[in-house]
Amino acid sequence: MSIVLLAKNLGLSISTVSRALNGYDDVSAATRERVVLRAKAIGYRPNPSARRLGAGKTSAIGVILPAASSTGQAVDSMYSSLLCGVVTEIEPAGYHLLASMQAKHDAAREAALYENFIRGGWVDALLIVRTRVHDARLELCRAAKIPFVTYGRTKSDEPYAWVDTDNEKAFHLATTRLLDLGHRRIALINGPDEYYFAQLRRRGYLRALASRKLKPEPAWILHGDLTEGSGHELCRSLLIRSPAPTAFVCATDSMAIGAIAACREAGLSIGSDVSVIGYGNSSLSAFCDPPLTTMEHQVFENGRYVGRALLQLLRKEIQPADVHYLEPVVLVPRKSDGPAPQ
Amino acid sequence: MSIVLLAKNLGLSISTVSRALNGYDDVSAATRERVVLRAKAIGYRPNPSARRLGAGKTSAIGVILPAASSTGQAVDSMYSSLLCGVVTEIEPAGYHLLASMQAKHDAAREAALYENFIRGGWVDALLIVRTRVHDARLELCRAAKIPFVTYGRTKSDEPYAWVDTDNEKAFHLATTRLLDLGHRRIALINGPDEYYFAQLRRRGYLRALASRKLKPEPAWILHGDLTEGSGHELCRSLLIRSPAPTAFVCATDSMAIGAIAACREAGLSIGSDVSVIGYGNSSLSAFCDPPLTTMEHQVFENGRYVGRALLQLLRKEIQPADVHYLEPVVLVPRKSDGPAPQ
DNA sequence: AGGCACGGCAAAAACGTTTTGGGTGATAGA
DNA sequence: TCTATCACCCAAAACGTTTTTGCCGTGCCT
Repeated sequence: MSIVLLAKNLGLSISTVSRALNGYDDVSAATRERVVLRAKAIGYRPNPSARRLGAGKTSAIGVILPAASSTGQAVDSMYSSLLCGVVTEIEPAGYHLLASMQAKHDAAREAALYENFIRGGWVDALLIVRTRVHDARLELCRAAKIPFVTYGRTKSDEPYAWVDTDNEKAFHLATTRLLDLGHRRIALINGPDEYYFAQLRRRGYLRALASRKLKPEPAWILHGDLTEGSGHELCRSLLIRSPAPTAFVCATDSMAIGAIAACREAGLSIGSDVSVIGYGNSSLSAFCDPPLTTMEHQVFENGRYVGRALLQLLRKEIQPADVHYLEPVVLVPRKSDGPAPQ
Repeated sequence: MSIVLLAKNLGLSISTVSRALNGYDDVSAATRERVVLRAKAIGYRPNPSARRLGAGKTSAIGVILPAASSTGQAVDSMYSSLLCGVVTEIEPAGYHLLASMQAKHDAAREAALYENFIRGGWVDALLIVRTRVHDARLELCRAAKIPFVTYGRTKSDEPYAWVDTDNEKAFHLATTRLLDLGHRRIALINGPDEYYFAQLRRRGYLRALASRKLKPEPAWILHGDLTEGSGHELCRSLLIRSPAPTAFVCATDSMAIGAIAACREAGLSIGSDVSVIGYGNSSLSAFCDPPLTTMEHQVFENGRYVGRALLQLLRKEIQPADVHYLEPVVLVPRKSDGPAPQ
């Protein structure tokens, strides 16, 4: 009974107090100031549950994070930066982040999770991450008419709001760099093919090869989860064949670390016998041995972009079709790559 | 108007429907079943906002994550595992996780953040992480009479619910291992001293030295943030002095990676000239060069423990004083340590 | 037969907001 | 003077639950 107390205290009606605090213009400036001051003085805080019920909004933005590995015991650390950026933007606007996790990808369970979030009325908007080539989650959101932004693109006929990094360009860049260094046998250690980013990266890789009239070798395009273990295993599987690749472009820095470990085990010298390029410019990449040549993208800044877009969509200041932000990726040269061996 | 529709549809009163669905025992088994079935049939979902208002509970558990570095653009990746564990437990019970972030530690701003979470009625319970030696957040929660569990201990006169890993034992273990390998000049590259875990680790380190009648060298106990960069810088500052330590115990695997980089730059061979031990057994630690000897703790499992404890506290099945779980830490020997050089 | 406990259900209050649809008095225009 | 407009404010409905209170009938005990 808090706003009624405040109203009584001020000798005003509840509705006037409510409208004063919410910035409606049908209350005089003098009254508004009086209300705001008194509210602060007696420490009034609107009850969020009541506010939600009254307004029909939750002031929460939902995100469901995919587990990094099959064990479901962790989340790709990239999302920590992304969410930091999102929170930085939405918190000042009074929004909170409602986070859930998805242990393993299972279409039915995933749909149920999102269904619950949306239909259950838990959130006003959604952030969709780790988009797949064809992603049923978009349809779910559209059907429920709930605003959403995806981090990563997908194949969709209808326009939707997305923020992404230029995966294709990035891997074109990295592959070209290796080609310029004289490499001709370049492997792509990619992420799961169901994710659109993996396809885009492969496209960049293939374009780079094609521009030099090189035929891609299908056996050198591999898919794994994004962990060190996977990078290690895939790289090893390539090294025991002959001829083996002389260069590896990896989907994450973690995979690159795994690949480097495999190369070292094979007695190869990284940066001379063999070249490895990672992706993400993780804090570790500058300190491993050798320092990792990698691709940098500004995840935190992307998160802020996502946050701003969500707010604008919620306020209907913008249409989903207007949210298309493709971040360029820059290559950070270090020591894990070098001229192709003779 | 959903429950009224369901009630009308069933020819029952709203209250009976509500009580049937919520498992009260003053409704007959037959009626309950009828209600539950019909609810599922017409796809009824209680509106969480209304439920919150009615019941005065939010069914949300709050957590405020501290930024990993001073830039505030990321969160210690350990928390990803911890929260995975928490969510695994609380989600089936109908609770959600409300996550916020704290860019930089600033007592006033932190208090305001927690104050808002609690007083604002956003959450039913709180998870407090990265505990300091004296932690004002406990008082805040106690004053507000809101249940909470800390991950990490603190100095407090009153009992409180905590889950922690045995930091003291862990660092006693690591230091003893190095002593057994013949090292006599062992440095501790610790976390910020305001965190209780850092003090406990130092205590373990000191106890190990004392048990061999060794005097600690204050200059060899350093504090930094938990990043590679910090580990690198601190280690380097020790290596340029004479005599330099022959072994380093680090507060995180990341710091250990940084320290290893510094040793390599100094021309030292890791595992023979110098030994480095990390903490956390991150996925990377098995793949770096050399593979990192480190200490393992089960963050995900701890998160599950935390989640269960929170649920029990909320249901008043247990008292805060009963939640005291100290997880043992095991050492994972790899190749980054070895016998002390002559 | 009367009293009592109790199982099963319903009516209504409570939760604390937001939003809707006026209403009042002052000012301006005819 | 009368009417229209406007700035400002209010009463009441709405939001969809949970919880409290009480009622009614049934069966048991005395």
